[in-house]
Amino acid sequence: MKDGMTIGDAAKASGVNAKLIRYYESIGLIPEAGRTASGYRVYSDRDVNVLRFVKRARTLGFGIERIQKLVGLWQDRSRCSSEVKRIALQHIDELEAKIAELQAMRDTLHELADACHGDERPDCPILKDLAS
Amino acid sequence: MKDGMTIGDAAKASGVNAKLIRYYESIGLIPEAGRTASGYRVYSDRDVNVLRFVKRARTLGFGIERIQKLVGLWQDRSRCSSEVKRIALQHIDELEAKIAELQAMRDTLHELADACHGDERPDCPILKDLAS
DNA sequence: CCTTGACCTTCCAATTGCTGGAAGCCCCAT
DNA sequence: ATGGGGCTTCCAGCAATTGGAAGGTCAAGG
Repeated sequence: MKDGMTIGDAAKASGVNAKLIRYYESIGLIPEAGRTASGYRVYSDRDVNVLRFVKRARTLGFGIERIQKLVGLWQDRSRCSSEVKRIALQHIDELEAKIAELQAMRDTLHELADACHGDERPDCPILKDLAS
Repeated sequence: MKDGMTIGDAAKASGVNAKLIRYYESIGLIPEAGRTASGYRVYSDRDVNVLRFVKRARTLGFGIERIQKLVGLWQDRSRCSSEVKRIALQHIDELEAKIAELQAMRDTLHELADACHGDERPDCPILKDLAS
């Protein structure tokens, strides 16, 4: 089992669902896996490392397209770290924007919920706001 | 034009795209609009108010299903404000969870980016982390 | 040897909330 | 009557999965 796992083994080893591995292949995020004579996909330890990289990047919220670039840079020994950092900073900006958006929602809702009695009476500032 | 706008007018009046109004109708979020003899949808000021309510609720991040409940409660004069508040608090919880998740991503990335020189050299803590 | 069950394969559909396009009808003004 | 808008429907796609169905394969046990 040193080299040449099935997709199930690669899934266990990488933490990426077998179904998801096939999907990543289908969209070109990872290269097409080799096949056995009977058509089973075959994975090496190196492939598993790529899958782990992808999984970690997804955990950090990177989109597929950006992960593709990151994998490319990762495997390019002559890369500039500035290129990687640029992508990371861009992603941070997007995260900040999303966080701010969600916080604004939360803050507004929090105020409305605070003003709402939350009892059996129909009077409700939350609905009043939504209807405004 | 006091009562009986076309979908385009209702879109302008409510701020909800005509396309989106049709979509909302198709998924049952709003009731089916009346029709002219030639098949055009007809909207009243009351319909526009519902659309505005929906739009505001979307702005606060509520999902369609929950908006459906909120619209129902809004139009139910014998509602309990507690019911509305419950939905709002539930949504706040989900927002908090999402915010925390995104903040964790941002914080990790921020640390990594800080540690990254961002120059022409290939050495990169960001990639190192992703590959770990 | 054959069956059983766990794996693998492909393809198709749903999720969430829209957004766009194509084809075709309708309405009003010129 | 002709042009241009706006209206109608349906179909398809976005992101990133997840699920299911139908079928092939492999290893073990009876």
